Parts: sequence; structure tokens; C-alpha cells
Amino acid sequence: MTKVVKQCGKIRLATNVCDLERTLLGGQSFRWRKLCEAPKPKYCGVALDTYWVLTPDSEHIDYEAHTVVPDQDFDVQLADYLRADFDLQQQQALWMQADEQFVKFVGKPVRMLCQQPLENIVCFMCSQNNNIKRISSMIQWFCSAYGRKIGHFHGQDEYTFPTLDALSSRSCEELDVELRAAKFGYRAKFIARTLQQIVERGGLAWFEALRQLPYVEAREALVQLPGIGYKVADCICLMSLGHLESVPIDTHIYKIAQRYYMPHLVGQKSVTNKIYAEVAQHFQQLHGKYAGWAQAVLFCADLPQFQDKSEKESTTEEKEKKAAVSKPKKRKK
DNA sequence: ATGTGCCCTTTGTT
DNA sequence: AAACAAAGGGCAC
Repeated sequence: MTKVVKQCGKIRLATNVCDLERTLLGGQSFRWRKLCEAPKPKYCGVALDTYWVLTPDSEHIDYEAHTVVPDQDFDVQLADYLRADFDLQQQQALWMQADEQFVKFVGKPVRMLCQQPLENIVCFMCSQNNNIKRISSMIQWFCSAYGRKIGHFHGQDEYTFPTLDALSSRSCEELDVELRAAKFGYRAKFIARTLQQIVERGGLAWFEALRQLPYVEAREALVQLPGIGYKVADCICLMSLGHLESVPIDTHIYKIAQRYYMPHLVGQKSVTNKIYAEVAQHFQQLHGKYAGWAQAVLFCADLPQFQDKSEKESTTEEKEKKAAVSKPKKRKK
């Protein structure tokens, strides 16, 4: 195995503009976990071929980086990954100015990660009819099967996300069979075929072309791939192609839209393409060119795992809804 | 052109 | 215990 380089450092990114809990564990990436809570919260995971341990300080994020790819500027990589240059406070002020509902959702500062397209595509193809926990375990399996081992840290082996070359060493059929055996279900064939088509379109160079294209055109190109509809295409545009105006409408955002923004949609239970377009356009007009980032703020505020128990009236409705469906826990057998 | 079952698998509820 | 719905959708009809 090649030598693993370890390096420590820090980047300037204050905790009041970056909440790692929501940013890393909120469903953008499926590669991070919380290492510990005390004495300081630490988060670890693999991104950009490097295993990171991140510890937020008041004005900085301290990092530990382990990688098999030498000669990297970790400061630049991490700052880029967290979009450290983006002025979130200024943007949130603008969003609140344009959207009187927005103040209800502004809580801990959520950042939009800048991810890698290939990983992003595979992860969100796995996301359909699925939940964060299982998506994470599927991706972990995927990386251990086809990725490169970085090392053993904090009780588990860590792997890079596989390269297109490594994945292409198998035929479309072989990959389909292996993914099915690994419980990817009907997503197996989608993933196998889409990976093949990405190679046919030029691989990483194709991603770069999509990045340069206008948002709408990049999106149309993505939905040509099997297993990628508008929702997943929007996630990819937003999270790894730099099209921050893209607003993915998932079931959570749709419920928020119904309740707080578009009451006329109450009763419309399925998100048809037409309704999808209507909701996306609404948020784009309301939140402007970084509408996708604003969507992430709404999304994280709505996630059950991040609901602040000691809230005010804004989430009363939410609490009532939860209370109505929650039951006393079952006793163990 | 727009709207409804079915799809793999896991988990939690009736 | 067995059936059923839902979990951050997409596709064929």
C-alpha cells in the first residue's frame, strides 16, 4: 500500500457561519459521521480522496487530513469544499428581506458543500425511495468494494470514492449483478448503465462541460441518463456542478411549500412534473440566484433530527403533527 | 401532455 | 404473525 500522509491545519470559518452538524450530516453527503461530542465535537469522513477529522473552534475549523494523494493544499481543498468564501450571513439577510417566511427557518448556519460529481451522482441515485441511514451504508459498501483504502481510523477502514476507471474495469452487466447482490435493488441497473454512459460522454471532462453550461442545459443533459429524473439532476447541479440556483424538490421541501408558501397545493399529494416545476420556480423567484442554498436551509430546519426542542411558535404546528403520529415505545420482547 | 402503479429493500406500524 | 406504508424518485404505461 502506498504511504499515507498526515497533516494538520486550520481554515478561517467561524462557527456562527458554519454548523458542521447540519452541513455534514444533513443529507448532502453520506460520507461523514460524528466522532465524538465532548470535550469538543469532532466530525470525520472522506471527501476529495482524503480522510478528515474536523474540529470547529470559534473562528476556525481545525483539521487533520490523511491522504494517499500527496502534494495537496489541504487549506484550499477544505475551504473550497465548505465554500468558505460564501458570505452566508449576508445572503440570509437578503433571503429574509425577500421572504417573510424565511425567518422561521433560519437557525444554525447550514453550508452548501462543493462535492465531486461522480460521488454525488451515485449517492443520489441511491437516494430514491430510501433513507439517510441506508444510503450511507450502501455508499460505504460501494467504496470498500471499488475504492482505494486510505487506512484504518477510529475503528474502521476508510476508502476513497472509486474512480471512473476503477468502475469501468467491470462491464455494465457485472456491475449490475454485483450491486444487486449488495442489495441495491432496482437501482443497480440504473447505476451500472449511467456509469457506462458517463464514460461514453467523456467522463470527468463531461462533468466539466456541464459545469460550464447554463443550469437548465446541464439539467436536461443529466436527465437523459437512466435513473436520473429532475429531482436527482437538480441535486447534482446544486451540489457538485456549481449551479446554485437549482432547487431540488423532494418530499420534505414539498411539504414545506404546501404549508408555508403555496397553500393552493394542499390536497395535491403527488409531485407531478408540472407541480415540481411550479414549486421550483416559486423558490427560484423568491430566493434568487442562490435559491438552492436557501432550499438547504429550509430542508435542514425541517429534518426531525435537527428540530430544536425548545422552540417558539414557529414549529408548534410541526410538534402537533409529530405528537399525533408518535406512539409510546414498544417494550422489548 | 399530464397523471397513476410498480419497482428493491429495510424499518417501523397496524 | 402477517400485511402494510413510507423512506429525500424514476419509469413505463
